[in-house]
Amino acid sequence: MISQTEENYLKALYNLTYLKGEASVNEISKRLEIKMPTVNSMMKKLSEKGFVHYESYKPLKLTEEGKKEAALIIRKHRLTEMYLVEKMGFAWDEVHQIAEQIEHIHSPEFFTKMDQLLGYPTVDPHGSPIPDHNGVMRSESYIFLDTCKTGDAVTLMAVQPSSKELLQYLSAKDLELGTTLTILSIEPFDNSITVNYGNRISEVLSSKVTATLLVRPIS
Amino acid sequence: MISQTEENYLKALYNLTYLKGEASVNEISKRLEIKMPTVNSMMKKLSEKGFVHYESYKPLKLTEEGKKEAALIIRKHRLTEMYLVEKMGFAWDEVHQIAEQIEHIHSPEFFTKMDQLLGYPTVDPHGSPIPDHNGVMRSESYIFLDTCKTGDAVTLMAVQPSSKELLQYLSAKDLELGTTLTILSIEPFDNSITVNYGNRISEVLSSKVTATLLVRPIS
DNA sequence: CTAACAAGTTAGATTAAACTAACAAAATAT
DNA sequence: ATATTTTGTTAGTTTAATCTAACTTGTTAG
Ligand SMILES: [Mn+2]
Ligand SMILES: [Mn+2]
Ligand SMILES: [Mn+2]
Ligand SMILES: [Mn+2]
Repeated sequence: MISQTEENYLKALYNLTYLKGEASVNEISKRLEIKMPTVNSMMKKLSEKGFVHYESYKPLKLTEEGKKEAALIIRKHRLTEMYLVEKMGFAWDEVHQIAEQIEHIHSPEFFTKMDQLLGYPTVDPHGSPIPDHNGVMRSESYIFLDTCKTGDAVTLMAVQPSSKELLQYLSAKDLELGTTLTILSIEPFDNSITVNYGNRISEVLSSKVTATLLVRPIS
Repeated sequence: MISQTEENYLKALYNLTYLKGEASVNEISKRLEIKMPTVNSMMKKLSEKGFVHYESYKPLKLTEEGKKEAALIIRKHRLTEMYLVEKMGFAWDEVHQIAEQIEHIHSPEFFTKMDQLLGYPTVDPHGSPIPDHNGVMRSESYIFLDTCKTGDAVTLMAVQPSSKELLQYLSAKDLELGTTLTILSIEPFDNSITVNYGNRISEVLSSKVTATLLVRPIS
């Protein structure tokens, strides 16, 4: 049996290792706001259980089993977020904290039902992919808006990372997933960009914002 | 802050004291399948926190605050069961275990939303009343089917206690809440009764079953 | 290259929630 | 009225999950 606490560590490690393939005790400690010695012992425990490759002073990695476990928890998290938005009418900035709790519910039937009712969605309300029931996550090929050039036309596909404040900011600006933006200019001094979308003729987005927006160029 | 574990003790105590007003360490121990010394220390802790009146060797009672806390957890449990049946399509015998977990979610918005979407229901799928948001539970005036006489016509209002097996048995016999039954005869030997309802001309219900069915006589 | 700093580890303490063993009180049966 | 059984309590142990303090290893800046 795997505890709620252990699940949160696995998920943190999965998310931290998603890009580089490895993470440090220190990073998990900061992410979960738990002191390093506690993280250290938990990593040893998860290593005993076969979920983590642990060696003193070496970076941490998930085992294949650990990756699958973590992905299945993330699946429950993202299905829940989607359900809360699509079926219960919550806004995209209200669902993360609730999903953080519901992801730990033990009931395959409950999540299977959600999946069905939603029509087997592949992304959550923030555009992040939902792993399948085997824990396999489709990899995205989107690019960050701050890597685009003047004149590019792109579609907003995902927001990452998606803090509550950022999501509220985007809503206030009528920026939602699927919105098509055209880059009118890029300010070299601070890398802020001016864009055009919907009936917004000229909106300025700071680099702090554009660094979180994943887009697909219009082919 | 009140832990998930403490919530389960409060709920058990609430349900056990619902009729008599008091309960014993032994009863909670059996109900939760937790040994008596553990229950004993927990009762002292809950007494420290102001939820339980504890005195050595005396029966246990909830304080007013304890009653309210417990009723609010039961509210979350029953709202959840109703939501699972009405909005997600679960059967009435599939929802208790899921609700047993979801009742511990901390999110007023989540349960308020459920309540709204359900149209402010007053009973759960098994006919038990849902406490209001102040923890006040409407008291029922139903009677058990095994107290009725030959010739009585009654409407099935609730099933209590509602084990999974009993609920499945009732479904198989097409007995659901709202069904109107007429008592054709009562067998004095074992108190089984023969009833008529819907297009079932003559069904026999054992006293084990009739002792769980709460009904309202047709006026 | 070494001194200083950052990151990782070990050791030991704390709290919550469970247990068993042993004893005490209350209830029940003879 | 006493003996037996059931119920309740106390004491002490265990495991999970956290912490702080102190020490070790690794990294980085002069
Ligand atoms: Mn989320
Ligand atoms: Mn979580
Ligand atoms: Mn229930
Ligand atoms: Mn519960």
